[in-house]
Amino acid sequence: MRIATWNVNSINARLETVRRWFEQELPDVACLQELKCVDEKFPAEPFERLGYNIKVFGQKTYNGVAILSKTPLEDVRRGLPGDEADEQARYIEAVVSGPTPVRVASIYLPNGNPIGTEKFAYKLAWMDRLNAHARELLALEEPLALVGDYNVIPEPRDAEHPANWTGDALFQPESRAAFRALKWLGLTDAYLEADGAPGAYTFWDYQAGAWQRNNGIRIDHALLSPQAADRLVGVAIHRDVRGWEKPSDHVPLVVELDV
DNA sequence: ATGGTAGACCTTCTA
Repeated sequence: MRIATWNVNSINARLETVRRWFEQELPDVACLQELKCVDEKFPAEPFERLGYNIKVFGQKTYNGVAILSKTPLEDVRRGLPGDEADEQARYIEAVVSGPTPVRVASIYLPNGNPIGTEKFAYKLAWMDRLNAHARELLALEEPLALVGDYNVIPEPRDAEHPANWTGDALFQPESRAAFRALKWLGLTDAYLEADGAPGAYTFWDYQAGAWQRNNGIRIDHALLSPQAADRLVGVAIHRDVRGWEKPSDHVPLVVELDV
């Protein structure tokens, strides 16, 4: 089973790019982030024609996440538990049916910039909530993949120019510590486990020729429960997609599990 | 030190 995660930066602005990638790769499961549209505006038809079942948790203008799967999706949860007042659509979870069911979450973790504001506090609080929820999911002892745009640069090796990010919410000690705390729960970073070569980035800013200069960062991650990590076959970062016509600023990350 | 780009929406916010 190949599970993809991709921050598409508007599914409607990106439709032809995303459709082209789907037709080429046909992943079993795809978790998308930053849809920037409400549920009714998600362009379902092109994906249904390719055989996908779709669950969307959308939002106007900002955020919005989805899970697409070739097999039916069950036990769908929209929104991260722990704050009833949180209106941002950043989390959707479902169980991908099959001989070995796999629970998958599509995560769009808050950016948190600028630091020192309520946005950064929201990021850290959101990470605490994710930690609490991940602890509950791990107690189920199932194959589980928490994938998405984490908006965290875990280590200096995950940035081409780490010094450029010292004042940024993505590279703050608190953000990195919260990401490590997720891993200490018993989650495995699939990329590090399967490959781990430095210089593997998933995001290049649109500005200042970041792509042309390879000024990238690794902020899209796949965290696996032990039952999923046991079945890890490999990980691929589809770097070339950043050079396509009308690209997202993120590229797909694909995890293959032997299920 | 600054501004550089992209998307949604309508003048500014988010990233």
